[in-house]
Amino acid sequence: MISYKDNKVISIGTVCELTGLSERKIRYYEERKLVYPARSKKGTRKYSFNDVELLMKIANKREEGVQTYEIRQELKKKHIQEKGIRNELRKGQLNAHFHMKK
Amino acid sequence: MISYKDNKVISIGTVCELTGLSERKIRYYEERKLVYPARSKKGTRKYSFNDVELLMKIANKREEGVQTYEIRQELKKKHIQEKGIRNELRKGQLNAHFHMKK
DNA sequence: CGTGTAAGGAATTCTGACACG
DNA sequence: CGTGTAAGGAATTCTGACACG
Repeated sequence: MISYKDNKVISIGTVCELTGLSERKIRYYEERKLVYPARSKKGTRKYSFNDVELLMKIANKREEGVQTYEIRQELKKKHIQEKGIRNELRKGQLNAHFHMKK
Repeated sequence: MISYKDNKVISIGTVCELTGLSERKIRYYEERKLVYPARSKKGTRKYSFNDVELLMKIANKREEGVQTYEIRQELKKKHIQEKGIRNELRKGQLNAHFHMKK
């Protein structure tokens, strides 16, 4: 169920190259609870491809002048929405939907 | 066309954790031309998830007592086979096959 | 608020080599 | 042949802080 996209194996230096962000920014966005890297045994941060994509989205928002607090709120909404979808799936409601459409 | 699996972003320490192999072994398999990590600007090795999977297969072969030279020969064969498949696809022969089966 | 930077330490990675077998 | 290890250096990453605004 967990794919490569969710596997936290990329160190911060590589994330910098991939996203164009500085280490400072990436750590700051963690401080502001926008990303949640894993930690290796020795304490170094490890990111997934999903994290990298999220950071690129955050970078775009920041360029538009959106503050980290607002970005966080948007992310929360998405989180809730996803939970909702998962609950519906669990209840079989979406499946029912699909059947009705057929 | 290139997916996350082919993206070389994992440093050797993480590959060790993922595969259970020592750095020495991983570097040696490179010396024997079994794996081809990329290099970061500063010269550190970077592996893809595909590389990690390949290394796990190599580890199994080695446990069976297969020598690196033989493993290399097997990998070469696979390489050639894949090239063959790609050529067939290019020529549309496989598509023809599929149509015939229908 | 968001980001840069210098600071000092700890951990990572690299290469070439010696060792054993 | 395949792998461990000690060696020395270079690059990475971490945290807490000061700075500017």
